[in-house]
Amino acid sequence: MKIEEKIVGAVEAAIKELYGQQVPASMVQLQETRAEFEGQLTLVVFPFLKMSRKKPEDTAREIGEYLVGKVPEVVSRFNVIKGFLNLTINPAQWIDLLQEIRQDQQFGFVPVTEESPLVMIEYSSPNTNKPLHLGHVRNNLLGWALANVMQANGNRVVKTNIVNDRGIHICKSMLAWLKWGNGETPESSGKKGDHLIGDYYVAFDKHYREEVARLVAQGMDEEQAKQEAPLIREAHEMLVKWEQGDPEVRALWKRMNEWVYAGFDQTYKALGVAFDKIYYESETYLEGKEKVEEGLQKGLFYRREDGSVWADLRPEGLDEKLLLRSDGTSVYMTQDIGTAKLRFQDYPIDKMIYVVGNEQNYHFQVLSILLDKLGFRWGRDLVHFSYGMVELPNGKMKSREGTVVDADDLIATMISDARQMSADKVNKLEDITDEEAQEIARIVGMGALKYFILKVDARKNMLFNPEESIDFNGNTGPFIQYTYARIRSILRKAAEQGIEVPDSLPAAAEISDREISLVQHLYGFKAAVRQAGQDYNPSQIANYCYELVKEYNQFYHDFSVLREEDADKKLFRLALSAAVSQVVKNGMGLLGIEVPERM
RNA sequence: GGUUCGGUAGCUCAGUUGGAUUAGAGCAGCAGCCUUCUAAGCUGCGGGUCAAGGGUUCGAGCCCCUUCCGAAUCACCA
Repeated sequence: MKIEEKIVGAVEAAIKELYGQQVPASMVQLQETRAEFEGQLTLVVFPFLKMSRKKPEDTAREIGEYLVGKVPEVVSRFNVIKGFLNLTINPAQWIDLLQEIRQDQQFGFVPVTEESPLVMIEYSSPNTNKPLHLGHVRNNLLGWALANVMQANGNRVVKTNIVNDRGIHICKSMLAWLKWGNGETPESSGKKGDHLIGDYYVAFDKHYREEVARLVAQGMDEEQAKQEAPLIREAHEMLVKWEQGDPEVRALWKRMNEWVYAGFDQTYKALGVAFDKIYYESETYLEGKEKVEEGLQKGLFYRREDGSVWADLRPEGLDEKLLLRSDGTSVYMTQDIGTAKLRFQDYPIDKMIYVVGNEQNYHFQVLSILLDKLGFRWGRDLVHFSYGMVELPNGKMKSREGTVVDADDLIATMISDARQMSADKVNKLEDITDEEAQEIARIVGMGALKYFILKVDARKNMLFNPEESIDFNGNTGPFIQYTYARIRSILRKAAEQGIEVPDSLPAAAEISDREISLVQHLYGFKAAVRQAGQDYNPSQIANYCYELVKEYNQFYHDFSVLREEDADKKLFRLALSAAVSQVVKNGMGLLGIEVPERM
């Protein structure tokens, strides 16, 4: 049993015996004792004053005496400061706790079984007309991390992606490619497929704007010009042909999408994310129409005179929402309904989480209500994991204005910076091959990028300054990775010296406060994982890892491990170090960040 | 205007169900520490009216109300 649980139980008994009252466990507040006082755990006695009808100090002393009297094997001493009862815990308890953590490779994780709830997480969800940028990177990293966190909390997780592969934006790229592409392919130009398509999307926009400007100069109203520019009309014609299944258009569409997917796969692989099931909007949008028709027949929705279909959400405090256009084509919402239908056919989903930017908060509020009305049992409680935008120093990223941070560029830069960084190091590693150095640079560069994004509270907007780029010092991924590598180095050396840490540690006579504090921190991993799962917030894991490692670093500089004379202490510190590295590895693993054995 | 979300050091961000005279990191600035388990590190200094005001209570950065500032959204776009 954990130390905290033992004490909570004893305190409950104390209150019962001393004051004759039954208190709920939640009233027993235990926290770490502040460094300036003696003790490791502190009980806050204020909540019990109403029962004891005594001063805080007296109440604390009574409870303290009771604990030392009844559970001396746990609480060896106590002191009272104001309403705070500081408890000194028997060292053997801390050793037990460390053992428990060390012997459970999956410490902090709830096992997943066949009966565990099935959670589906949708993330990434790219458009196929342009390459991924920093905003997508945030989405992908958050989605992946959240999936890991949900799984660590005992859920069966299905990671899914809905690819937005149809619509006017694709037609724009296709049209531009037909007009100005001269048959360019990824092979002929050496460009990554998604970038190639993105370039034509930009080209379309450029020519289109020129056309609009020309029409306006000729005296046309701007709104009208935007609708009547020949290019946009052509794109619309192409979209109609696509919907009609025109073989030529479909063939081109298919071919260009393949290029894009090949490009995306490369980026996903570099980011270390993957999916269990991918849906394509071209396959789901018709399902949505069907579902809307069904709702129409059930009287959930209504049709206007022009033929458009609407849902009236005013009773829910929202507005009316369009579900089908007057020409019968579907809108975004329709597609999401269709996708939901297919997903539910494929998996018995208990909970659905959508990782989508906060600009779509309203959309998901509406979607939740609509899915609920349509009878999806997880509709009402669907989670929109809403994250903030990535901002640049001079405002937001706008692909049309070219103020984007391209994902592939960023990844490449991070890795080469990491490579440079290790080359500049004074004590660089000897005897490693070029491949190993490159692999370390990849792990460290990606770790820097991932940690930089994941340490920030997901729902907040975050700022990325490309000029300053991403740091490798301080509160960063590489700092954590570095500490891990150092611990692994110590463990390797210990093994070389033939030192093995036994399953049962000798009871060291004396454990320093810093060591106890580390054990407590390690145990806190469990709470951090649970909290992150409840709040859908991977950033808590990131910050947990940083604080643990920060503390270990201070420990590292004040204490020696291998050079410790006392054999028992040495073993204890080795075990402690090993446990830190294990928890760090697991924590970073949840974030999708690898840790290197050397760096 | 309605709705939702934010506001903590010069900058980027933490702050776990409300807890202890002194609200924490990192970056940037200054000063120290590598014949010692990896210096991508450690130590010290300076830097704050936690947007403002009120309330709840033993106790508020955190909970409630009002105001100010910022963002997103409110399309037959996705």
